Amino acid sequence: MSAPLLRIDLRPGTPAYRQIADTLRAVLVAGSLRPGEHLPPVRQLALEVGVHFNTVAEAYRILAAEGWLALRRRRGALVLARRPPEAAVDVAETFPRRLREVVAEWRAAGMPQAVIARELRSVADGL
Amino acid sequence: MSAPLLRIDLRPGTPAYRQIADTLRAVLVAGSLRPGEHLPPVRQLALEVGVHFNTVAEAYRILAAEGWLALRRRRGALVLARRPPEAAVDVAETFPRRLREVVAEWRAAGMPQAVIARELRSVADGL
DNA sequence: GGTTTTTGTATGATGTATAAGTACATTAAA
DNA sequence: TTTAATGTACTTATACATCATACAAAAACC
Repeated sequence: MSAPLLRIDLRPGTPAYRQIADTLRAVLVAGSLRPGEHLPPVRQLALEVGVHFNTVAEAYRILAAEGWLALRRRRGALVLARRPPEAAVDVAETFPRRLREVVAEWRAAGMPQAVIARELRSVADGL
Repeated sequence: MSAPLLRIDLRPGTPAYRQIADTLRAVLVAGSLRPGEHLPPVRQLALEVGVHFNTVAEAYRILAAEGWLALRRRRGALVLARRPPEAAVDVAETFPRRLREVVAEWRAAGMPQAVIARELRSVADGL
């Protein structure tokens, strides 16, 4: 039993397959999984997360479509060396607004501003 | 025709009612809409956004449930003075991870790290 | 005071998305 | 050559999102 490099706990309100993809993408962006490594088989990860393996497969397909993974039968999900695409214009446009929406959600939920600010700066410094 | 204080443009992949609620919440958190003011009637905003008015009504109900709005027939959506709740534990727990997921999404989409970092600090400073 | 109009609400229909069940295809390993 | 491990394809059940329509309340108007 490997350490849970992939800790994925589902919250309600967002489709499981997307939450799984989001979590894995964060791991890939962080570089914790390097090109040449493999993700666990869909059935294994599905068991850990507690969903049907098709749900994990859907998440894998999202990441494969983004260029993170190569999926091949019997060989599993291979992490690729991915070159980030040119930023699409619409992404760049909506990015500030979306960030503010996310932060607003946390403020509305009662997260102290100081905590939010600290976390934002922490992530910024990590870049 | 008032200036579009409420610019809401929908992107695919997230339910419209939630996007509308998210956008409005950000406006409310920012304080651009003060207690005592009114949101536009559901039918009017629905026309601007391009959805059915029930979809807007659903967004209003979300915000009303969070304590932002008082909805009363014929009187529209009144903005309330809202005291933020105590931060729920689970929110505080998942917040850092979710922030990183969101940032990872933007990095994966090709947003330059410098741009992301600048925006993060900008929001942090605004708190 | 009665009527009209403007608002939010409730209910039901319909299409889409999500997740699971099951069978299949491929290929590495034995 | 067989077997087992893996992703894929197809189907079905259910939940969700959106809209259409009818309703209810209350303000505005005469």
